[in-house]
Amino acid sequence: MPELPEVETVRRGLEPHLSGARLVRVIARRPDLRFPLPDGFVQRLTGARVESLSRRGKYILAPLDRDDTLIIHLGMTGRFVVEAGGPPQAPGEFALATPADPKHAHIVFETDGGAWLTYFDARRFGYMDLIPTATLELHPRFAAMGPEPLSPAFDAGRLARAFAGRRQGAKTLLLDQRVVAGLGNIYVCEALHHAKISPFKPAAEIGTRKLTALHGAITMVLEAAITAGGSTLRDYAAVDGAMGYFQHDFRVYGREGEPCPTPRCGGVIARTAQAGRSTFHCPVCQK
DNA sequence: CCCACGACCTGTGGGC
DNA sequence: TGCCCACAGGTCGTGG
Repeated sequence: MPELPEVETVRRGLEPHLSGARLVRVIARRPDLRFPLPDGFVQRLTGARVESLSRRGKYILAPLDRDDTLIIHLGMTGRFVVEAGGPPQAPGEFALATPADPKHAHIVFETDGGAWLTYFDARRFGYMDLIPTATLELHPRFAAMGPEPLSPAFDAGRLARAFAGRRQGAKTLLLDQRVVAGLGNIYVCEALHHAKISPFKPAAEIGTRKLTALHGAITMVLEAAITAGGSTLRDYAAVDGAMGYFQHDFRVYGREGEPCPTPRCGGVIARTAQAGRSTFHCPVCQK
């Protein structure tokens, strides 16, 4: 699943086709993704113009020229494929833009620009919803969400306040979207390694200097990953099928047993199961 | 508040 | 080759 860099890459791929476009056809091939689609999903979208395309944390936001904003979460395996020239065959009852994986092609948008955007999601952990734009920020999904990590609202002081008094491990806290929005398992492991902080270190015990390093590491890792088009492990790809290549820059994620890349460290990357998820870190240089 | 764990759902890759 | 298990980028809910 896509974390912030992958979601941002998808957003950038969709933007030229969706922003300012009108949805001339919407097809929901099943009534639900992770959750039921909202009442009247197809009708409420059909004929609407998408005003812009933005991102908040791991959500893509598409405010409409109606009262609603379409929100999209890609879950673990959600992805879009864009066919800028429309479906390859004449539209019949249902001409799927990309028939390679019809079983998991759940939602299709056709725009007045002639583009077909198909949402695929094998595991169906993703979801879409329509939320009144006026109250978007008050919606439970967004009200408690932490700052955007690449915005000025997120700085070392903000991190320090979020960590103060918390005995939870640094990794668990960083995965909490209320602390900072958009981080997931990969980039948390990477950022903690860059900042030389153990994932298990109780948050409140991390000093100011390391918190500053952590803030810098989060920013740097996310920016580099966005530049690389995200990380492609299995399902993820940009909307034109392009692979991300940041996975080649992983220092710890998926590198169990390999030497720690920190100069003169000599440690070996360990993998630890933490609440059902894999944590990768160097026990020598991450304290 | 913290943590562990199961659930959601399906596919894939590794080991035997 | 085939089968089974572990594991996968994310939440969400429950129970101790």
